[in-house]
Amino acid sequence: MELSKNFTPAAAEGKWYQHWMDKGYFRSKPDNRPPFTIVIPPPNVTGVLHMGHTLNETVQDILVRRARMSGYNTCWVPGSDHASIATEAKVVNMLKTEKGIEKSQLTREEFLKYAFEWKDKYGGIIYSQIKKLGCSCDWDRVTFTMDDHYYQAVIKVFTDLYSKGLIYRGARMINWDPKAKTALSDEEVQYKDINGKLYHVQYAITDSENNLTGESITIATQRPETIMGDTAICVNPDDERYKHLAGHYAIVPLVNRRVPIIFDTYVDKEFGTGALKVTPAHDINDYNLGLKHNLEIVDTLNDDGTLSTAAGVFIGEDRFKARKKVIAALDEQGLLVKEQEYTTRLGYSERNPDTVVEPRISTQWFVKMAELAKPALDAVVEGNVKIHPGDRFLATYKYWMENVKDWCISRQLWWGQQIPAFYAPDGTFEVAQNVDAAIAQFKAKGATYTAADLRQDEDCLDTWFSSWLWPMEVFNGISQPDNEEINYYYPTNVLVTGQDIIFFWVARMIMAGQEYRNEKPFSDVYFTGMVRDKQGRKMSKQLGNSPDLLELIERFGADAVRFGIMISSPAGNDLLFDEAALEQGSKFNNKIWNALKLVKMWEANTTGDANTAVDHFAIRWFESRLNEVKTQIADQFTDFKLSEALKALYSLIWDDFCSWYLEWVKPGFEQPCDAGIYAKTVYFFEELMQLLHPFMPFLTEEVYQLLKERPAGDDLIIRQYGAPGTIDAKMLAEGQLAKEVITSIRDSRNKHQIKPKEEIVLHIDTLQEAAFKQIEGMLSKQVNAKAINYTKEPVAGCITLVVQKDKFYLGTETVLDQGAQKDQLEKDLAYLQGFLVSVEKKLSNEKFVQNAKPEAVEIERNKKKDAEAKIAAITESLKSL
RNA sequence: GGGAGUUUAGCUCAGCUGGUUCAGAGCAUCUGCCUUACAAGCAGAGGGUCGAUGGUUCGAAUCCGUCAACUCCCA
Repeated sequence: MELSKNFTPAAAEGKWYQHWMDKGYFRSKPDNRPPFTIVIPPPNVTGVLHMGHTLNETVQDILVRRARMSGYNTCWVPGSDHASIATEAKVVNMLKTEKGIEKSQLTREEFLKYAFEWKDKYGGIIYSQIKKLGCSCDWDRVTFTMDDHYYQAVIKVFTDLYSKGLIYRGARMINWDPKAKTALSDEEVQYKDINGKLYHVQYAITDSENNLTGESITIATQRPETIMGDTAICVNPDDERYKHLAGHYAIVPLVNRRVPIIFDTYVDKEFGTGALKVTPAHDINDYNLGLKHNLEIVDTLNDDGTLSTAAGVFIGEDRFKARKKVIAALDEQGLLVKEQEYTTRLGYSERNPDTVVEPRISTQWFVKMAELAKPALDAVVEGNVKIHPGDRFLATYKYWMENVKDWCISRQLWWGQQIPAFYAPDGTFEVAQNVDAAIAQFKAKGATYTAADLRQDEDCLDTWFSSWLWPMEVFNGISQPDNEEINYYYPTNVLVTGQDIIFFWVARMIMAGQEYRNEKPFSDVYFTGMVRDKQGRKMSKQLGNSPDLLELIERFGADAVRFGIMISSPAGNDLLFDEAALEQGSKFNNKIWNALKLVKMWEANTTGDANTAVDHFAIRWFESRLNEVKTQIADQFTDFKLSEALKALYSLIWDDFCSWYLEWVKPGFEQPCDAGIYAKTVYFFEELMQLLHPFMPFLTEEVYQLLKERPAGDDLIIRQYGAPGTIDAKMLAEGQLAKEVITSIRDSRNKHQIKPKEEIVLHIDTLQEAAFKQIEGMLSKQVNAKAINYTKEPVAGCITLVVQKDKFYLGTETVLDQGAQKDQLEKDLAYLQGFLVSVEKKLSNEKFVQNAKPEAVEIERNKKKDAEAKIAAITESLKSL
C-alpha cells in the first residue's frame, strides 16, 4: 500500500475513535481485574472546552490509557455539573433577550423547564469536544449533578447532616452578590486591589445629656454611603486624643442619629484618624464589634444593592451612585474634611466578575466544618491521600483545614437542589426528604398539617454541595450505598484538577468521602498548573488570548495538541501555551510517519529467514536502550512526571531510533533487508508505539495497524505492556562510544570543510580493535569512509582527532589547513591540562583523601588517569603535524 | 499584613539525600547539506560567575542565614 507523504490526522482520528467505541474499549464493568478509576472534574454544563480543560483531560486520558495497557479495568467517568449561578444567569439572560420574559414572571417550575431545555441544547457540546481530543471516557456513564438519583442523593445528604446537627440555619454576615441576588461562599469571592479613596468626615459630639459640646470627631471611611447605617463610633481605649469622650455620643450626619462612642482595642490608632465608624450591617468587622458591644443593626441596603428605606436618604439609589451623592451632601454641609488616595482590596463575585460583593446580614444555611475537616485533614497528613506535586500544596491544605470556617450553602436561586426544609405557617420548620416525611415529622411533634399548609424553602443549594459527592454518586454510592459498583470502583485512583479548586472541591470531597464511606475518595491528587499565554498572562475572554481548541485540533491534529500541551507542562507548574509546541508535535507525528514509510519500504525486499536469531550491534544496543527508557518511564509515571516521560520518549524515538538505530540497520541502496533484522525492527517499532500510545493515541494506533497485518481485536489501545527486559550496561557504553566517534568524525569533516560527498580513509589507533571491527560497516557508512585501517602510529597528512582514549586519522583529498588543526588540538590540550591540575590539586589535598568517600577518591584517580592518557594522545598527534 | 513558592543558556524548564568532564534538555540562533523515510528534514556548532551576599564543608547549582525581584494563596 502506498503511504501518503505526510501523516493526515483527521482521517485517523475519526476512524480510530469510532473503532474503539464500537469495540467497547472505553466501557467498564466490575470484574476480577483491579480497577483503575478516574472521575472527571465535572465541567460547567453550559461551558465549552478551554485550554485548562484540555490540559486536564489530556492528563487523565494518559493515565487511563496507560492503566488500561497495564492490566487494569479502567473506568473514566465523564459528566458535568449544573453550575447554578452561571447557568441561571445565562438562562435568565436568554429568556430576556430571546423571549422577552423576566424571571419574575415565571414560576419555579416554568423556569426550571426552560433551564433544562437550555441544558439539553448546550450541555452536550463539551462532550463532543472531549471526544475530539481522543479521551477514552466510558460514555455510558455520563453523569449530571441534577440527574434524578443525584438530586435525591444531595437531598439525602442534606437531611442526614441536618439530623446530625452538622447543618444549621442562622443569621450571619455573608457575601452577597447584588447582581445575582444570592449569597456566595467565602471561596466564591475574589479580591482585587483597587485605588479607592478614604473620606474624612466630621461627626458632632454630644454629652450624655444630649447637649452639643461644640466638639467634633473625624472618622475615615471608604464607604461614606453606609454612614446612614452607623450605630457607633469606635476608638482605641489607649488613644489619648479620645479618652475624654467616654460616655459621649456622636451625631451621624445626614440622618442625625445619636450613636455611642465606644472603646475597643480592635481600632488601630495609626490608621486614618484613629476613629472608626461602626456599621454592623455592612462590614464583617463592624458586625463583630456590634455583637461584642451589643449595637443596633441598621441595614441600609436592599438585596439589589440600592439604598433601602432604612437609609432615610437617597432611597432606591444604587450604592455607588449614592456614594457620590452622600459625598456631595457632606461637602455641602462642610462635614467632609478631606479626601485621601487609598489602595484597598475589594471582593468581587466569582460568577459576576464586575460585581462588587456586599457584606450583608442574612439568614442562610451553613455546614459546620470543624468536625468534618478533622478526618479529611488526617487523611492527607497521614499520606492516605497523596498530593502531587510534593508538599507544595500540603501546607495550604493544612492551613485551610485547620482554620476552616462554616460553609454557607444556600443560594437564592432556582437552578439547583431545592433546600428540603418545610415551613409551617407559624414559622417552625422540619427538614425532610419530601413533604410527606415533613408532615409525618410535624405530626410526631403534635402538629398536624397538610401539604398545602407547608411551604418549602425557596432557596437552592450551592453547586459544590452536590459536587463534593461526585466520586461516590457517579456510582450511586449515596443513593444506593453498598451497590456492586461503588464497592468495586471506590475509592478512585487519581483526581486530576486545577490547584485553584483545592478548597472548593478537593478538600470537601475528602470530607464527604470520609463522612459517608469512611474512606478517602481517591488515593492521589494531581494538580495541574494554570494555562497562560506565552507572555505569561492568564487566558481570559477579555484578553482574547484563549485559542479555539477545535480549530487547533483541525490545524495540528489531536495528537499534536496533546503533545504540545504535555511537553510544556511540568507537573504542577503553570503552562505557557505556545503554538510552537504544537508544531513540534505535528513534526513529531510526521517523523514517525516517515520512519514507518522507510520500514515499509524494506518489507517488500527481505532476504533470509525471519526466525533466525540476528546478532547485530545496533539491535543489541537498541534493545538495552529501549529497556532503559521503559524502566525510566515507569518511574516517571509513578511520580506523575508525565512531561518528562514524554520527553524521554521523544528523544528515544527521534534520536535513538530514527537517527541512530534505523541508520545503522538500513540496507544499502537497493539492497535487501535481512529478514531477522526486519522482524526485530518491526518489533521495536511496535514497542515504541505502545509506549507513546497514551500520549498520542491516534497516530500510534494507525502506525501499529500499518506495521503489519493484525487479526481482529489486536488493537494497540488494549495491548498489554510487558516487563522491561535486561539492560546491558556494557552494550549501552559501546553504543555511546560509537555515537561519539561518529559525531566527532563528522564534526571534524565539517570543520575542515570536507564536502559530504567526499569519501575519506579512516585510520584507527585503538587498544580495543574488536569493538570497532564489529561496527565497521555502519561506521564507514556514517562517516562516509571508503576504507577503515588500523594503525599504531600517527598517519601523516591526516586530520587527527581523539575520542575517549582512541586516536583517529582521517585521510582526505581536501587540502588541509594544518594551522587550524593545530589550534584545535592545542585548545583541547590546554583544557585537559587545566582539568588535570584541578584533579591533582584535589588528590594532593590530604583532607580530601581522608574525608571523602573512597569511591569519590577512586573516581578522581580515574579522572587523572584518563586525562593523562588523552594528553599523551594529543601530544603525540601534535608531534606528527 | 500572614504564609508558600520561584530565580540555572535568548525562551521554557531538568538537575533526587553535596563528589563522574556537572553546568544539562527542548525550542530559538549560527554553519554546511535537496544524502534514494522525512527540507515539517539531515549533519554539526556556539551560548550560562547556576538572582546577590555571607556561612557550613576537603568540596556547594545542591545545605544554612540575610537581601532583592517575581508568582500564588489567605486575611
